Amino acid sequence: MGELYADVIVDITHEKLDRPFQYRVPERLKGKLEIGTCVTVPFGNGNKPLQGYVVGLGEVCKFDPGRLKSILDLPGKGVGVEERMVALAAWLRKNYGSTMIQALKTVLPAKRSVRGLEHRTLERLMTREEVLSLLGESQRKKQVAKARLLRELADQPCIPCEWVTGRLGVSAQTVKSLERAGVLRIVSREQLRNPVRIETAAESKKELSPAQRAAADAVLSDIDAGRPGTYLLHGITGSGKTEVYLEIIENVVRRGRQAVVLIPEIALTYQTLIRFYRRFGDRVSVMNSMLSPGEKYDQCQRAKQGGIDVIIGPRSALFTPFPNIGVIVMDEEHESSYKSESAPKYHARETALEVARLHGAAVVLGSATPSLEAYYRAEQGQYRLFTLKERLTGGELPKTEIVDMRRELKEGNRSIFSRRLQELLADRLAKGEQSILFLNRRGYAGFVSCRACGHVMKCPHCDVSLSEHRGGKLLCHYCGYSEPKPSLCPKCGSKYISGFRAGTQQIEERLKEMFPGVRCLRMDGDTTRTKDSYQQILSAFANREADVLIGTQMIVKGHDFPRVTLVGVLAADLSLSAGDYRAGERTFQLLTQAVGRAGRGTLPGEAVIQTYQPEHYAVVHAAAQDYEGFYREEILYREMMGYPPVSHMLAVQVFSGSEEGGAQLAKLLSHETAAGWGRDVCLIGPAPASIEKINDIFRFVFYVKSAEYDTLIKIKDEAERKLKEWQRPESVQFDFDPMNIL
DNA sequence: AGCACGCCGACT
DNA sequence: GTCGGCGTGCTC
Repeated sequence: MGELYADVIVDITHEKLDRPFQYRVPERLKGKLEIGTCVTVPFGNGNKPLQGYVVGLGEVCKFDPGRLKSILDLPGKGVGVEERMVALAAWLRKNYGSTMIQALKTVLPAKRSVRGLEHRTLERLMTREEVLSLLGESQRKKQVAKARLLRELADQPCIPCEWVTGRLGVSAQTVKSLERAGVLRIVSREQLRNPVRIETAAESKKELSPAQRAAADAVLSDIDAGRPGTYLLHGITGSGKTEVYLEIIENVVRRGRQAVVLIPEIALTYQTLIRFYRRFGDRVSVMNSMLSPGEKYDQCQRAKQGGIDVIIGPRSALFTPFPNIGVIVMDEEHESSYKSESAPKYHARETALEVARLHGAAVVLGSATPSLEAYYRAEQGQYRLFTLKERLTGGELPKTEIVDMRRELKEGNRSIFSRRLQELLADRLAKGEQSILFLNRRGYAGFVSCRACGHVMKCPHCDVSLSEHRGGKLLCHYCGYSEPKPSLCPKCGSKYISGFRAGTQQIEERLKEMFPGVRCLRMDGDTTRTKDSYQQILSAFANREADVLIGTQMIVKGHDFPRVTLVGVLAADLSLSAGDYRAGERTFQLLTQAVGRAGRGTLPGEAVIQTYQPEHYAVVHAAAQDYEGFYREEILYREMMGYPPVSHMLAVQVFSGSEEGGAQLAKLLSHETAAGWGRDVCLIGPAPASIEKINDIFRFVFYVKSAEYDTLIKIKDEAERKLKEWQRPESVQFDFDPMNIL
């Protein structure tokens, strides 16, 4: 056997060390190492033993062999928190395809150095006078660095460490020499504060309904029996899923274990959060993107030290270093934000199952419109299904009508509002009740095209259609490129060039024409750049500062508006033709949620769904709020076409600066890896991605379908091996069971 | 981050 | 000359 070399990453907290170092693998450790293994290596001039992780193994030496050192040993194999996190990183790498470094970065908490710099301070141990005399002395000796520090120290008794090394430009050794001299002391304060503090009385526990009780008891007794499983809680909004979560978590915590509560990225529903605080006090903590890295680190420390029992957060909350998780709750399980968009492109549902396996924990999935994946697994008996049918919070489901827009047009109504919707809007305005208009604009931008020759205005860098904005400007939503709207078609010179369908702006304008004086609020990706403005619009609407709220996807999630009695879906089928196998599912979910926004209070609600495809099953079943019916038809389609969850799909994306290079690699890679598997594996493509070019980087994609997930993993492994062998300049990303067609 | 190396002014 | 402070760059 030849020499074996290992790439080891010793520390990801410092940018300069955040890369692999190669070490020789000693004979006695051969066979014991794999990617992800924790090792101790000699590092630096003093050969200081450091802990590191193996991120790659190979037989080629990429470094001066004379200076290569050997791995010392494997540190004591424990079942500590760290080991489990590294095992999880290895699992992510294997199942979703990424480098080990990327996987470690997603799993390991925020940088340690952040804490070191933020929380470490220098404390003066002498009087101001003593320091000043020392300052004079060092100035006399031309010790510039020391003098700078002493002057600062004279002014204030405490200085944060980052100030010293950053702004003051004083190196660590100068600080150390002063520390030795007894001038100052380095204090690292561990103040692990809970970022959220809400003083509220403990919530009185509500009595669970029989259905809720049954679900909670089943989960708890399985946990107690040492055979925790996966559970799908299917219940419409207001059916009390949160109560079930709370009950399970409370019991898990009482048994000395911890709980992770996953919520979709956008909907940090404040009401839900408050209920958790009321129940668990400051033993609960939130993890969200608004937290600074330092605060995130604090959370992790608190979790490790047993300072918190429950964490609530988006998919990354899965990586909270808890010692012994008892249950993982995933609310709104169908949400697409549970899928990571950067490598490793993991799905929180599958990852939650793996985390649960490592801890021996249960997983509770909850949704009003479960993903096809989850419901399919439940049907297969892999998950246990509980259905909550009653709406406990009161309020009837809204009365829903489907309006065929083709007929409207035929009968002479060329407006974007059907006559029925106009009628109901007028009625609500007269009664002083609120309405929501929902534009299902996913995958559609207000593009500009020529009606004479069909030319579409596109971004020269990104190959997406430019969308029209107020003031006659055309804007690229990917790179921000903008140009003035032409009055003549640049291709054929025709003057019939114009924007196509309506965006939220146009809807607002039409609405104001139709109902002069109507107060409306608009919410979409453009008006709500920041989280703050999002909240502002929502609370303005909740305070009845407007009669009508117009918006895209964002408005259908979370948030209760008790005074809304009318929901209008303007074009239900815009998302149906997104050309993506999840279009039906997504449309059904959006429509169901949108319709469910009406009649949440005491007043009964109505909903109008306008569509050009009134017979489409996603539309029909959403109007009837019939999940089962939708599932039956959708799963048939997936089965027929070999799409997930019945089968599995791997998307391989190739990014390249050159069009030929990218195309060539995509072709080569797909043929070398996906061909020759026979009937079990189906290759689609390669082809330019639906967005061919972003920021002058060409994108190609091919899809591989197989009933066996493991087969796709093998194909990915093979692709990774080939890529390593070929040493190509292009970069490649893998996406398993993609949420969007790329 | 820690450590060595090399430069530069001060002092016996 | 040597000593000690201080910035710079490297760590397989």
